[in-house]
Amino acid sequence: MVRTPILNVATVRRLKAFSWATDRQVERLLSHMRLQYVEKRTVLFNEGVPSDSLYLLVSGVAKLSLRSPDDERVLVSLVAPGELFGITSLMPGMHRAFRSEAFSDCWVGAVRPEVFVTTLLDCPFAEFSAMMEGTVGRWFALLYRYTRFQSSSLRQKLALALLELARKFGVRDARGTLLILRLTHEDLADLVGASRQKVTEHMKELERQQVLLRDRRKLIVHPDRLRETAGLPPDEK
Amino acid sequence: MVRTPILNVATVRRLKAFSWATDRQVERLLSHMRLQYVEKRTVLFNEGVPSDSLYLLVSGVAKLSLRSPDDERVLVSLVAPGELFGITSLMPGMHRAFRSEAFSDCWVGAVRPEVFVTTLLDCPFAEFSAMMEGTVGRWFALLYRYTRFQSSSLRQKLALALLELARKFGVRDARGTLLILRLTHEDLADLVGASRQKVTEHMKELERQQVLLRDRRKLIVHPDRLRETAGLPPDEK
DNA sequence: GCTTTTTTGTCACCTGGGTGACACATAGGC
DNA sequence: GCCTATGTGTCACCCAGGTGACAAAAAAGC
Repeated sequence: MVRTPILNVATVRRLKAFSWATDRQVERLLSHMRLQYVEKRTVLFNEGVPSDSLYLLVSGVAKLSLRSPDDERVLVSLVAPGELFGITSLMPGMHRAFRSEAFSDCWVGAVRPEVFVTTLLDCPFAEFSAMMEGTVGRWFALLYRYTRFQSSSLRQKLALALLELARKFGVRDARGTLLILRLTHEDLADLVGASRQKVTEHMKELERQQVLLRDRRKLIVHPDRLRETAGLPPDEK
Repeated sequence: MVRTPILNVATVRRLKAFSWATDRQVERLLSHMRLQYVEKRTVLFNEGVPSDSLYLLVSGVAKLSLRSPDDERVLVSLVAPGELFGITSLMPGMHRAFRSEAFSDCWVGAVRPEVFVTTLLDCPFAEFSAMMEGTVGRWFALLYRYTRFQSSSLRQKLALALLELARKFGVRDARGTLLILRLTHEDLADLVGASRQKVTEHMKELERQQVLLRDRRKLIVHPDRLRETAGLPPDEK
């Protein structure tokens, strides 16, 4: 049997968590936190599920990962004691971006994000949450793309980059989604970290496969087919 | 000469910026925003400089980029009208992570982050800022690592990953920084998106170059030398 | 201690994507 | 419209890193 750790203000301070909060705030927060033991290799949450808890790693090591198109696991990050994780729960209606599992036996504390925010910040959760989405939400999308890049071929990276551009700069059009930007192959190459020549080759190929087409220097893309070539599930959002 | 755009509540709504804020909040915010014209290719801010402004892209396209070890530019993202950027300014004492420049001629609005937060959220900036750092700060470090990965060799990626691990799991030791974790080469391979075999080869090589050493299954790393092999400037922080 | 499993080290071989070079197409500038 | 600069398309060649295979070494069971 495993000894349950004591989670009090002193412990939290030693973990260097919530260093900006006052003792009284930390105490209030702790009173709402449920401590749980997670055995090595156990999954705490999976990517894609609704995120309704925020976690503090008390001891052990946790792991964030992602399933790649070819069904391998990309290890995104290892979480150290004292770190908060599962912060998609701070943004409204957001689903988990990564899977979290115990890398070693862990003790984790879970709180509801509303409690976390209102206790430590004294401001309505809905407002804070909207603010987070409006500011760091974009950053998150970037992180998502970059972690996907990790295990992708150039073709898949291009598709991912074009999807992001379509979301930001796309307008509906009879033939698909028109990107209101004039992009050179060199720009795309810089965006996916590849050479201009190979981008040209793949873009030609994507045109041939009718994933996209060009009208003068504007691109018209077909998001569904892009998702497919990127190895993403058909339209998650 | 270029026609100055009108920046009022209606414009902001059309841009879909600050959709969570009330008209009166948006008005207050706008009264503190200075609008500026940025000509194509002009640098708005450079990576590494202190970040004291938050920007709203009103029209045009902006670009975020990064200089890689071998002195090339990695295009991190293109910013669309209506997006906020330069959000490192929301975290205390943080420096710019990316360079921002105009991809096409742009109009941008700049506000001080304190004004932004206090106007839209009605909570002290220092508290909000500390909260951001404690929650999304880690995410940011991840994004930083992944964008660096883009143009790095496997050796450099390993060095970057080990630096992150050293920051999280390292304790000082006579011989360097001891990572209190037992990591297999396979774990490292998953972390940098490489094959186990190549990781073994590079780890051997790093040991030979005295960048790190192994004591049983624990790693002892030398952060300065890791920074060097990663192609980072000597100790930024 | 001995056995089984996991990890490390090192091959030989293959391939996706980088590089340089150059012809052709397009788009601004005026 | 012509000229120049900037993009695009397509080579041939090279290399970092992936793959599979297998032996040696460490750890973990028991």
